[in-house]
Amino acid sequence: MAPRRHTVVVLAGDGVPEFEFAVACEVFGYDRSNLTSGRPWYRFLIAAATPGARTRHGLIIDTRHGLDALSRADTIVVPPWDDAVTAFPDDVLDALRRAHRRGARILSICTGAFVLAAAGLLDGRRATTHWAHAEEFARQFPNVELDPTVLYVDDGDILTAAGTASGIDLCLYVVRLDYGADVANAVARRMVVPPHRDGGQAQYIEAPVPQAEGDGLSEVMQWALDHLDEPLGVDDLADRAALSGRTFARRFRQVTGTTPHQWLVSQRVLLAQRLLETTQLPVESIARDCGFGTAAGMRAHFQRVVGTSPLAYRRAFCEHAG
DNA sequence: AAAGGTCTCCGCCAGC
DNA sequence: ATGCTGGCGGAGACCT
Repeated sequence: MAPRRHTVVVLAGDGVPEFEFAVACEVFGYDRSNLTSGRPWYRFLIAAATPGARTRHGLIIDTRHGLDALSRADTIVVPPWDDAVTAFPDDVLDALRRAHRRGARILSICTGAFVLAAAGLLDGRRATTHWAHAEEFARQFPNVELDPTVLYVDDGDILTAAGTASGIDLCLYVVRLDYGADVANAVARRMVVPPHRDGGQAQYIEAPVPQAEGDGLSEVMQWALDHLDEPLGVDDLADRAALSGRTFARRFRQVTGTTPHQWLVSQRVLLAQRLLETTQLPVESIARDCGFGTAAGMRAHFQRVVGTSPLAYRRAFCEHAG
């Protein structure tokens, strides 16, 4: 008998914003079993909190699942509710509480955290929400340890994402937990998510509040991506950014959540993955092209990040990509 | 494959 | 005081 599939339910309230809703559909609902070496992908359901619910801009949510679907969910995704709603229906809050008590994992995106908090699920826990609503959230739910500065918070069975797009980071992070880093990286690449947010570290990236950008970091990062085959030291990058090594490293961590060297290594591994997928070059020359000193060095990093050896990765990829 | 040499990272602190 | 900067040193990661 095949193992029971992990069921993800996204809960759509009346007036749910399309984007956050779509993020869950794209990451969990799009069958990626071609990337998982035979493991089945999630079973994905859309549950309407009320019959005849519509999205914020009027799309009709045509689903046969209602709140009862939450009782069969392994993971529940809660996108924002209608902006105008301040009190959420009791049956919704009850269903969430029951599901959580039963052991379901619960995710919220953006102001979906308000629904979880209203259900009491976040009391005494760490959580985040959209920065623009952080003050209001803290006022309404003083018992929640709110951290509006990160992209998302993993508090075990409850995970909360900050603004709109950080829902992508959170959902990919969950895929990484469930299927491993190689699958999550592959999904991210399929979704053409920019490489600057280094998967496993995104939780520690400080969320971009208004006008936080502007230093030359992204230029230096792009330059580094274009010169990965050269031996790059952290000082080289700092010089290029016209910053001291210390300040460069500090800014780098604020923006990317990792250190310059770790980021370089993970970008080199990503490039190696692409070259393994799209060329027949031997591992030795891929190692050179990616800026690893030796093939042995590349194998070590590759193994650590992806979980398999370069050749095994190429073999698995070719099998599943046909 | 191991060990020594080098690089990286981060807390600390003083300076602006 | 407050907040950012950048030099230093030790611990440890990394490379050869």
